[in-house]
Amino acid sequence: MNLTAVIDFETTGISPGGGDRATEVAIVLVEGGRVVDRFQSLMNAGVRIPGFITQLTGITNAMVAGAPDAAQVIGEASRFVGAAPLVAHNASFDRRFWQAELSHAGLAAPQPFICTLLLSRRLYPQAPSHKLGALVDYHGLARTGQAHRALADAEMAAGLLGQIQHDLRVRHRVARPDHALLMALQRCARAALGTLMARHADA
DNA sequence: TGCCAGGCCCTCTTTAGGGCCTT
Repeated sequence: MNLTAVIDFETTGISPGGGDRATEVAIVLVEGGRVVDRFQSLMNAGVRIPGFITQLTGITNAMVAGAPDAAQVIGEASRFVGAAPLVAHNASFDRRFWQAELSHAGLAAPQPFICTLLLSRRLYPQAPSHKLGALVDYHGLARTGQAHRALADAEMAAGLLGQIQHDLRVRHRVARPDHALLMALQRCARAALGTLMARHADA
């Protein structure tokens, strides 16, 4: 399997269209089920962090004030990712901030996104919750670092991605769960899931 | 002044509504 970049943002809120900005980004590069490199940085977008966000993430205004400029950080992050497909938990959220921060920096965002939340809903409908931490516990995966910090969440999402690929290989006999299959799975209605995986298992 | 996301999924549905998930 080729290089995959698992990404997580910490932000000032949930809506880049409403003025929210990223405060931290982390990217974990995965190849062949193994973490081969990491990128993490706080980023200063010049906006205040609401108190409840600081309570959630531990990221303070003082921490961000001393961080590099957001445009500089997102440019470095983009170069780090290159052409690798991006993976995130609830990717619609991280994709919006990825596109918004790159747009602020005058850069393009051509990478496709794969969503571990959508994949988990397809593959593990019996899981009690599909929050990232709950899925990590459900699969008995390692919790790395402080939850709601970008690198820790990116590492946990990378672990979840590895579990998904393992289950596709072992349970569904998909020899090579590549990006194209993952993209197809996350778009796939649950009723058609078995047919799709059987087709790839036979291939 | 009041409001403030967006994509996906499920159900009491499909010309809709509400919950989940991300910060």
